[in-house]
Amino acid sequence: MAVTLKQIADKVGVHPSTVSRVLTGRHENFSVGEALRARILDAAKEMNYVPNELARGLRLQKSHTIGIVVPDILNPLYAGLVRSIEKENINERYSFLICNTDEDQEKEIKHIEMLRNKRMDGLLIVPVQKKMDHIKALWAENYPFVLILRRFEKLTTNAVVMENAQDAYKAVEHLIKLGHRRIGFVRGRRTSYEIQGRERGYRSALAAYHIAVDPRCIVGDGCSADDGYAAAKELIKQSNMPSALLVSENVIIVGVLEALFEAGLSIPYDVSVVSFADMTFSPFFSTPLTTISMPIDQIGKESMQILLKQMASPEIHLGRIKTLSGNFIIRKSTHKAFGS
Amino acid sequence: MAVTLKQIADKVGVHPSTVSRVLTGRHENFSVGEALRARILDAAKEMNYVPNELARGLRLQKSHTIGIVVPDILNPLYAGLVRSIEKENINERYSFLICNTDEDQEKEIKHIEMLRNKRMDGLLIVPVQKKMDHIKALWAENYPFVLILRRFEKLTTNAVVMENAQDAYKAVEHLIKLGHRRIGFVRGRRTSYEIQGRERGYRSALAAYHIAVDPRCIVGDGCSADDGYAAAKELIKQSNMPSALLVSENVIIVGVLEALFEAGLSIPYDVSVVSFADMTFSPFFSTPLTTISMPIDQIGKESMQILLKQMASPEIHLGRIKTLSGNFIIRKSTHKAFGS
DNA sequence: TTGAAAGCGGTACCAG
DNA sequence: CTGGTACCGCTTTCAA
Repeated sequence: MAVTLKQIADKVGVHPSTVSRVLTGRHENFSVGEALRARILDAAKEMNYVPNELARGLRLQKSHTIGIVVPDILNPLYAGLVRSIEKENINERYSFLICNTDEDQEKEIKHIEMLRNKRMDGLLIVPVQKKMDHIKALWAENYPFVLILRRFEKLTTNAVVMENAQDAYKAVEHLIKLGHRRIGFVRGRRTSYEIQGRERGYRSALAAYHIAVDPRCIVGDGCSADDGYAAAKELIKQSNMPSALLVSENVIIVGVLEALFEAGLSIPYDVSVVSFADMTFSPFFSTPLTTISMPIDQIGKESMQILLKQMASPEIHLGRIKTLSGNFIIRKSTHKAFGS
Repeated sequence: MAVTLKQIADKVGVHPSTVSRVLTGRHENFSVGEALRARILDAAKEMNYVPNELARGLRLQKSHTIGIVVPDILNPLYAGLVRSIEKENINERYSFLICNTDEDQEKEIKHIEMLRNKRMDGLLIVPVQKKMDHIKALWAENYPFVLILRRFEKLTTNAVVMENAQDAYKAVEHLIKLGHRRIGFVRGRRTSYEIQGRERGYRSALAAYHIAVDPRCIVGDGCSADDGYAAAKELIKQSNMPSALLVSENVIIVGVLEALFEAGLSIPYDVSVVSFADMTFSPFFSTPLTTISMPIDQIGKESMQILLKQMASPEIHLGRIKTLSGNFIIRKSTHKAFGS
């Protein structure tokens, strides 16, 4: 169906290799005579030539495509990440094949397998982090990749992550300084790197201010709005419900707000709320949310830069780990505790 | 670097074609002896064979990849669309290469060119709609594609679109029945299909109730939050500002709300607002928004189904145009007009 | 400056 | 049931 080099060659009356030389333009105007060059260019345009990247890729051993594996592109955090990665794609040399895992380990494994089959030149992965063999395999085979937001402690792969413990510490400290003593932690998926860091920060802030950790204050294990809803419900029904909440992830905040609203609790007067959240709309909520916001653009930029460097020399493990800090933004959802 | 069929063949001591037969598993257990079959499978696993889809693709003339072109994956409307498309990808036969146009016609043209170079098996496109030659070209060459949300009146390509005029009509009628007479229309990009339809609906609803259209009530031409902000500002500074607003697109509503908020106008008491919007968070806004919501899942599903059908027989133009209706959801941002 | 030929990694058809 | 071969479309090295 599609026009090939050979067809152009036949039409112009030259050998396919000559056409190739002209069309790839690698050797500029040197290797092929000017007149012939023009004739070939004309013929290609006239015949609507569409170069076959599959064939080029096979020959050159590169697909000019980068695979991106994220939990869910519907989450603005990951959508933003993808866009910022794209911005670092100088000269539009690469395109991006995007996969969603929904935090399902088996999906991730399948997707990465597929991305390898399709010979992605590099991989950008927010890993599910339940298994790591498939990541280790990439590592062992010098397959260029960068982990984003989550990394494996035991593996010095390229990674761009957040100062999760520190970020959470700051948020909890803010609440403590407002006089809160009983502070709830609405946890996301326990197995994931960010959440573990944030829980550490939560605990160490309490410890620093000599507040005992009540295990009943730590609820939840999931990253959907529904999980947040259920977790908040659990806190609400407790006899001495926390006067302040740290919500550990983006999307679950929606469920938390819903539960609080349903229970007739007002923010911040009945309960103060701080959330790890990155939503354009945070300022428009009935109570604008105090949040720890992530430098998404920078995360994407760093990840892509490291990946490009790694792809340039796959045999040398960069082992580059970049750690970034969140930005604590005080809005209206936190308030002094009563009686303090 | 990577293991090839031939290497497996050498190791097992058979011909590559035999290995191919086993590994593709197309002919099931027939064509190759059970013992040999097992030995090949073992060897492949042991050697960590990763089939080369570039080579397969070249040979089979298909990439097993579908190109998706959307304005902006950060817009939850398009992110949702992508996820719903994915859901229709039965057996995970395809992966998706996603491109953002930012409503830039040249970017779209470049992206589609690249998608053709990479030999996408099919294309799903939300077109920018300033030029159509490149779309016509796809059409002329029987390249399978489906347009989503926007179509060209003059081209009977496959498309899944909304009943924009009718949807807008309903919204405006709702406002009129609440007693509003001066109703503003915050328009998105004038050139795009949805917006044109929605403007038609706006105008015909006013006409049906014998209300003259004041051109000063129609503002804006762009799809960003900033555009919405500017457009709303323009309305606000008018001497007799509309008592109700129809906002024609998803993201601009954010700017509109900001402008109203800044001007100290309360919704719905100072001004009623209806928006075309699809955001998980609409219910959480300080005033939950009355919206026309789109059946995103169905749009994605239909688009993908039509595309799959079209890919099955590229030479026959399906010319299938599916039109869906929005869902009018009354929340709290609309109120009776004063003095009515 | 241009042509010829080999090969990237697979698949499929035709023999045997 | 297995082997041999040609070819998918393009790039590149070597000759001429």
